[in-house]
Amino acid sequence: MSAHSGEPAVAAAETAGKESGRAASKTRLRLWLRILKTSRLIETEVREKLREEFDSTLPRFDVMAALYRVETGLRMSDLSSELRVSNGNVTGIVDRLVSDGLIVRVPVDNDRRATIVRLTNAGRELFQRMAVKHESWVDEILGGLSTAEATRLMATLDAAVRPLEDNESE
Amino acid sequence: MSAHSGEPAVAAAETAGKESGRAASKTRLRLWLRILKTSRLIETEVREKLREEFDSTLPRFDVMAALYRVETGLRMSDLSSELRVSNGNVTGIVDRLVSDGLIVRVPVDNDRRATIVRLTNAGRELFQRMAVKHESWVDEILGGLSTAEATRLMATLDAAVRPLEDNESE
DNA sequence: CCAGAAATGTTTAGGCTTGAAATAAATATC
DNA sequence: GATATTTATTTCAAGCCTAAACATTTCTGG
Repeated sequence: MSAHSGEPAVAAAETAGKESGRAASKTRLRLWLRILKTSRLIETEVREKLREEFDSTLPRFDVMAALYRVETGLRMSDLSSELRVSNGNVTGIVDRLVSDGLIVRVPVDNDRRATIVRLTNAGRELFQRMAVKHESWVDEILGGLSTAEATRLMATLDAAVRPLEDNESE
Repeated sequence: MSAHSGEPAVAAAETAGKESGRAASKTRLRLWLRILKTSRLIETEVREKLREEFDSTLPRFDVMAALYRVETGLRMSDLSSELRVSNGNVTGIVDRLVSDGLIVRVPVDNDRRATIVRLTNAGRELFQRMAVKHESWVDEILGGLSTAEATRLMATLDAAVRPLEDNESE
């Protein structure tokens, strides 16, 4: 996605209520495009660094980050719901991390359907190094923002989509 | 990506200058995660609607949006630089849109290497309908924000990554 | 106990995405 | 004019991603 939009949308008149109307709608559309652009910009940067410096990817990093936080490991389903990606997706990423020796699958005692996934020592050690770099990349990219600005931005973003987050855990 | 982070980062002492230091770094990292989360949330929503209501995808929508803005069409390379995706990526998306009759490839007179891609009437008509819906989805998702808030948010996001945007066109 | 429902993971088909290699055409250099 | 470089696009290999279909296993209510 990048910059779409196209035509007016709700041509009909709007009363007033909170804040509807064509102008507001257009502004929100522009905001969304800006959010997306910003996100992609940073994401591309991080992805590239991850590839260059660690020959790794963002999804791999995300899986490792989730596992890093829970030393005892996570079930596949916990992993996919925490990362908010599909089950089958996690299967593939985990397969590759396993074959790289960074994580292991271990069976669950009471439930023969389930599997727990855990970082190996090598995985834990690698992730630590990646996390340090990751933080410094982001710090550099967003370095133009003061802590106050960053905090305010977070709060507003939070408010922007709170209604959508009922189905979330964190 | 979802929620990583991991460890302190720059353990070394920081002087003062503008605003560095561990706390600031952590705050920026959290901001990045928030931006990403917000973006993914909206993106997932839009993607799902696009699929349900038009049996289409975001990349297809993006290509059509870019072409909608330029009636005379765009060359493949313009398209990929405008959307900021790789050349080969555009080739695939365009292939599918062509086989759906929504766009056409036409040769360029002076340059037999190049191709221009243009919306067909069917494509133009479909995109108009999609754009109307798209705007209304976004309006609904971000409806909790006033125009003033949205405008302020845009400005801050803009400032946040301006240093990164030297290599951009728009 | 046992049949149906629910939960856990994997597989599959289709599409998106990238970086790198391959083509082919245009341009610059000698 | 022949060679080398650059430009425009496609192809390829690998990985990411989803929804849907599938196989197992567990749970639930008779």
